[in-house]
Amino acid sequence: MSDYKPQDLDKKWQQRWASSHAFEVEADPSRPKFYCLEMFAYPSGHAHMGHVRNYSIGDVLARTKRMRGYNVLHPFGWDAFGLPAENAAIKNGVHPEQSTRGNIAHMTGQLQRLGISYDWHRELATCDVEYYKWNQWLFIKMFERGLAYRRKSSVNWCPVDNTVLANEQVVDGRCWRCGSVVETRDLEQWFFRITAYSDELLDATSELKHWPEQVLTMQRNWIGRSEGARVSFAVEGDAATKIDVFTTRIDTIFGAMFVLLGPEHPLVGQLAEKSADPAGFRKRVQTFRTQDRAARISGEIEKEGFDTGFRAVNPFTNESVPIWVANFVLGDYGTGAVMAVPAHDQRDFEFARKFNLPIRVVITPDGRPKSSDGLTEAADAYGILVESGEFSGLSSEDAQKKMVAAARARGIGEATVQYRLKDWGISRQRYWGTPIPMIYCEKDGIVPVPLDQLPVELPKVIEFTGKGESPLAQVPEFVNVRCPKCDGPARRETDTMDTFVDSSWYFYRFADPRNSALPVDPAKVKYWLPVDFYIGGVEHAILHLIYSRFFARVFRDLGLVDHSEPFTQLLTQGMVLKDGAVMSKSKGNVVDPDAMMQKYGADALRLYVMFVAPPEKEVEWTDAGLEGSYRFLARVWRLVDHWNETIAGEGIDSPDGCETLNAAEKSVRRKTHDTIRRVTADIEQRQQLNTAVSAMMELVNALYAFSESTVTGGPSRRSDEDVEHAGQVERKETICVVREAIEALVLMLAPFAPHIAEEMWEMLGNSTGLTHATWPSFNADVARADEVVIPVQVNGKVRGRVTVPTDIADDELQRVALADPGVQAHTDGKTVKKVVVAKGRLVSVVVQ
RNA sequence: GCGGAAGUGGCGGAAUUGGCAGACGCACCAGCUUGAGGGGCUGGCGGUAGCAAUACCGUGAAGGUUCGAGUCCUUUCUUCCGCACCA
Repeated sequence: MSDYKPQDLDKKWQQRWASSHAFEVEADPSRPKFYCLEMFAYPSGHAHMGHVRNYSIGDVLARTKRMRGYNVLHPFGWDAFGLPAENAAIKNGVHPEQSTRGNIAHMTGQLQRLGISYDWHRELATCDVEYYKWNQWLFIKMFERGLAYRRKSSVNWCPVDNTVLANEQVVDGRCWRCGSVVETRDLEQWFFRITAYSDELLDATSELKHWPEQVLTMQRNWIGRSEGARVSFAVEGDAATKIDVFTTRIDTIFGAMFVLLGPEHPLVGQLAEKSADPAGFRKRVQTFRTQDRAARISGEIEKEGFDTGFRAVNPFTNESVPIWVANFVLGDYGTGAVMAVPAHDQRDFEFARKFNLPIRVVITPDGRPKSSDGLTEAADAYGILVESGEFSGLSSEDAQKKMVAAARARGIGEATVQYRLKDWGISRQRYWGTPIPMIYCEKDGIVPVPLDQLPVELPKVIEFTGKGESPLAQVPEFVNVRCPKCDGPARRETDTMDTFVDSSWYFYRFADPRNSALPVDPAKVKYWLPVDFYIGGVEHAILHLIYSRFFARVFRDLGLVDHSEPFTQLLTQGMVLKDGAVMSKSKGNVVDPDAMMQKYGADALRLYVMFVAPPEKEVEWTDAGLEGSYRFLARVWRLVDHWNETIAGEGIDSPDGCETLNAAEKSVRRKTHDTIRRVTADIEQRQQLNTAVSAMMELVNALYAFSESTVTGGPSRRSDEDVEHAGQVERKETICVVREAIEALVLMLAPFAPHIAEEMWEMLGNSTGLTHATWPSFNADVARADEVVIPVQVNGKVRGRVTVPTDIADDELQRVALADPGVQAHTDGKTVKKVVVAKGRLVSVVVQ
């Protein structure tokens, strides 16, 4: 009799796995592969319960697939560049490299203590020069193909610190460090032309059969394809200047009573200069631009605007309409300008009412003109055009076609498709990222660093002030270079790349992490990729995943991979909450995984996070539930320990050979095989890991009941006397059945609670370890019950129950059901109208 | 405002295709074990009535389809999440 000491087992088996390199794999075309990937981690310092959940889910899948005979790639790495390390450096003077490496070391220890089955020899960190060198290589390849380009773009600017701020560093329009009001500033920045793939990224979403539908919806909405028309409004008194607007509702254009410019629109600056009060004009525009972007478009802040004093001409009505600047129009979305149709667009309606602008109804349901007096909201439904000149009387659909054609004929517009998706700005005025490998030469202009001169390494020595221009610009030996073309004096690009670049292709690098000639060897990628199962937080459902899908296409076009979609199946896992809020240091509600593991062991923690809810649901953390999982494991331990001597060793047949099982033994076998069926399907088909665990709990409960009733001194007895007599079994068949059940249980438990499972597996006399042991096989004949109790309904109410053989024929079942006394009592004297048999399981008797 | 998801016991959740609602676990209660405590084992645990067998009610609310609805349809309320008022 030995006690369950999880901490000892954790240590013992983690050491064995490490020393035997149990989870290291190589490509092997003779075996089916399974690439299981959890989103790599940002090394913030400490693993939290969200990590535990994410990696536990992945480990269950990886370990199960391994036992099912797959060659499983299960790697891990670190998304190591980023702002927090740099902020920490500014605050306490520790170099980002040093703090990042320290954090990685600490978190690696935590993950190893969890016993996740990673192939650690493939570990990578994006701050390794061997990794980010390939970011630079890819950047240059993209530059050569016109997929990377430079243009002006605005950033948040702190006028006191003279530095660029991330959105996160702008709080309520102010710098989070010094509190000064944030301005916008235009800088030359690098962009990736993701919009070149807009249609492809959109269309391919329908082929992602194993992605959650809501993620696909979010991706589609993010790409935001909309079909409509571009129409030009000429600025009055300046025929050369046109304001292009995009509209999906050209049928409402006779109701376009004014034009709205976004504060970022290029024309705004020109109008300001020509206006009576340029300074005042600019100031108002600036106010709009510093408003929070999300708030501007989400309606959280008041709609504001002002009349520029200039006017434009509605090209369909030839009316003169005022030009306003409005905060809810985004100058960098679409054409940056909107034709305002207050009668048929709610935002325009509210704006018109607020500023007393005219409203004209041009669409009605019945084609009868209607006054705008007394309107309380915009009517955006399709209908019949009124007061629209020659187009009056047409339906919205017909009018759109005819109006687009008319605009085209007159050269004032055309049908066009617009996307919400914008090119991806990757320049960051930061230190802790991949240097952009570009050189600016006075003579030759923009020159990429020659590929054979990569990597452009981050200089180590640097001072972190959080002020001024890009930190790299302050390192002369980095900045000042010779032009690769003319060898003349030149200047290096001092911005670094967005860290989303790093995370957009790391899953390829895992297939070939030490390649020094290419980002990856196409042959190795061909074997391992695409990722079969990708697991991560739903917060990455848009950006990370769309960037990765973009990079997959770039890799494809570079000939590195032969697929377009990098992730076959996606699971977005829910958050772990505590007291109804996301765990965070500032809220003081962090639950430390290490403390939990110290108390209950890694297995109980893993099992609990799997059991508490389905993976995609968010969960509320409770300590009590964890204790329940620990109790379950201890209960399994006692069960195995109890039976161990009786069932261990050679010479015990499979119960398949036994034809004399009694009812209790049969029932245990049935439960065993039913559990195998449920657990296998729950893991592989549904990823409903919580019900897989509860199925195993049921099996354990059944085995306890069986043990207590058949064996002298069941597993619950702890007295010395009981122990002496423990395990005395009358029947050989009992031993066969129990051995089968316990072996299956231990094998199925292994993905969830690998340490205890390994130990028990060894206790049962297996010397090879269960990492690559074979998953228990399911026997449908055994799982099927001999008899089944069927409820019999009369007019929808259960009026009796009959016990019948499972293989009973439908007509026989009907006969038995009608003969049941309970049913008889209710059908007596009435005519049976209908008897329903469904799925060989259920009968419904319908009486008149 | 738009989009998505979800409402089931005291709690987390289960119910594979429209077929016995509440599996499994937590909490709680009782019994046994123990000097006590802890631990363990067994049993109970949606509501109402009943000693009980059992009956009726019950999946946010109201309708509907069906022999039969947690599940499908319509309307509605609430909560959570995401956002991009997208012209």
